[in-house]
Amino acid sequence: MRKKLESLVQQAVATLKKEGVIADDIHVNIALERCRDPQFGDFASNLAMVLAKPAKLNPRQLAEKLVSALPEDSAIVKVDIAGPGFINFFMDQRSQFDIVRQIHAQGSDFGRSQVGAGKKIQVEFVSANPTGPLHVGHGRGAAYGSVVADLLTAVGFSVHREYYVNDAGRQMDILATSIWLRYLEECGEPVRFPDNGYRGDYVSDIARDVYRNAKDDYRRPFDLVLEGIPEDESQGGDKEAHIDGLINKAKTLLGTTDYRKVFQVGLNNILEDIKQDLQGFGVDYQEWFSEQHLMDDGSVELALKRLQVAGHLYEKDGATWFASSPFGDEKDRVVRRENGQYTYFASDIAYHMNKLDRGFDQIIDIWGADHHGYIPRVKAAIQALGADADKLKVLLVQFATLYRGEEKVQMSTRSGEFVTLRQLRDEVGKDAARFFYVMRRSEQHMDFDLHLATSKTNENPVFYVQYAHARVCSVLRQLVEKGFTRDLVSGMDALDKLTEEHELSLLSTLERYPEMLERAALTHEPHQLILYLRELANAFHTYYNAHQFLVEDASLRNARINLVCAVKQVLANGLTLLNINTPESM
RNA sequence: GCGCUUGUAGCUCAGCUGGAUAGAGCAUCGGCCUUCUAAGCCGAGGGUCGCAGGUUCGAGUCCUGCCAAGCGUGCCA
Repeated sequence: MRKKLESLVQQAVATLKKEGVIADDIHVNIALERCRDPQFGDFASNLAMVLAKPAKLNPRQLAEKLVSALPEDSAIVKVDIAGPGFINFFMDQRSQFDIVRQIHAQGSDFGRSQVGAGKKIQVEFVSANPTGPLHVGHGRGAAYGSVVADLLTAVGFSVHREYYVNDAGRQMDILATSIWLRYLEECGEPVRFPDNGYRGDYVSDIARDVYRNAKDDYRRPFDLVLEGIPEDESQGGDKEAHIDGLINKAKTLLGTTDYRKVFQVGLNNILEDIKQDLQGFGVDYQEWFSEQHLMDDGSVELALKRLQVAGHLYEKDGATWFASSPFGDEKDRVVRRENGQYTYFASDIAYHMNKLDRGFDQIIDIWGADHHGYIPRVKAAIQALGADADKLKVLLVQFATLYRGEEKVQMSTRSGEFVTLRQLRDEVGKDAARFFYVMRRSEQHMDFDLHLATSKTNENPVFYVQYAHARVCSVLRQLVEKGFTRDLVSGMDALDKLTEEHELSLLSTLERYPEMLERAALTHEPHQLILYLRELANAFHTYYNAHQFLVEDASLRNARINLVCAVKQVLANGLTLLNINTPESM
């Protein structure tokens, strides 16, 4: 409906251009919006006001010319010029009923489109370090990222979901060392656990696993471990120097092979846990991309080589720097440290080079908002590699602050004090958790009250939408119980009996679904979908309370059943996109 | 200090490329169940859109300054 009207208006503009009223070279952006107030019709355009100045006409005069240039169409009943120059369109109400037929015909495909035209988009999200279980902070990125990916798929993009596994950094060494120390405890060594080690119970669990399999094979006297290690922070020293000393000691005392074994057990264990966790949360990936792999196959070296050849690298203070500031970064960045090790940024350059080489039309990275300062340097790298910085779109997800009622929950991965995503799922359920996370704009800081989310009795908006779906199902059950039979065809023939205000409002809400979906996808704003579903549910609940569907008049009854079935279909389509269940009863 | 983000009802948030009277949920108050599920519906109150300028037919939306909050500003990841 909207598209059709847009093309009619476009034709009117073309006519005026031909007549010389509007200059040919003016770019015309057809702006049609749905009217909030029905007195202004169904759609309104501000076109005349926008074009008034370049056309050197006053808006109302121009509006009149536009209206008279508008091709005849049976769908348009009336066109008004109002206020300072709005053009208001009143559509034929009979055409509104088509939406019910359309929804019935397209079923679960209703709302999907091909605006993406099969373009390849990569969406990388979560990518949490595999140093511990996912916590509720990651949950938001997981929910948001997966819905963004699914929305893009729904409007015709070819989407590749990817998790970047940071399995090569210092944090992983800290994890491996933490596991080894817990293992030594298990062996009976008098271990003093470092301030900076990973303290979560899962570390001890993994250590016990290691002990079960290896017995005393990796046991070394703790005195020997501590030998020559600088003091820890709580002993008046430096915690970083202390943990680095322990890592080096673990490597030398265990030897490369055994150290690697402990390391690998930790990585495999945690990564497997993360995979299962995400799967249970309704988040699936096409690819788990290993940072270590980039190191091993020489991609990091290759990436730096490419930068070097292009003249973007230089040596200073014993380190290798990438000249990112000419590309708009605040300062240049180190890619290889004085000690010869690559920085995290170096492998990230390699990773993005790899993404570019894979030929995606667009690359979307979803990061925690605390990494926003990182964007300019990655974009700089992309440009330095000879690509367009706009290929990369970084979407930021603000962390959720967790509350238990009034009390703020403090979290730190290292200290082991955090609420895991799994705990949240157990308490709230997948549906409510996903709905909550995606309900707000991603870059908006959000308060996540566990008490509120766990309360199943009220306030939880997900139930409101699911309830609408369940209610339609209930109506269909009642239909049978009352001895009626649904007659689809006669219902479709009788759609023009749907003249109640609530019915018309429901029809226009249904009609908005495809354009809403397209916008939500292209702007990467899943909350638009949530908002829409709440509106649709509200329109339905209101209708339900105002009118009986299972009336004696068979044709009216069938028409109403067809309408509420269309509502059920659209609710199901939206909820399914969000990976939220559509209960038949509640 | 500099950079990014945010500031809308008591609370949590929407507000589409600038459009007509700024919306919703929760909370508060008042109504609606012998009827297809009351996890619902209807109504009421509640606003200096952080502050001050500017741009224009028109600004919550764009620009500038200021105020406040968060984050960033490593040879950490």
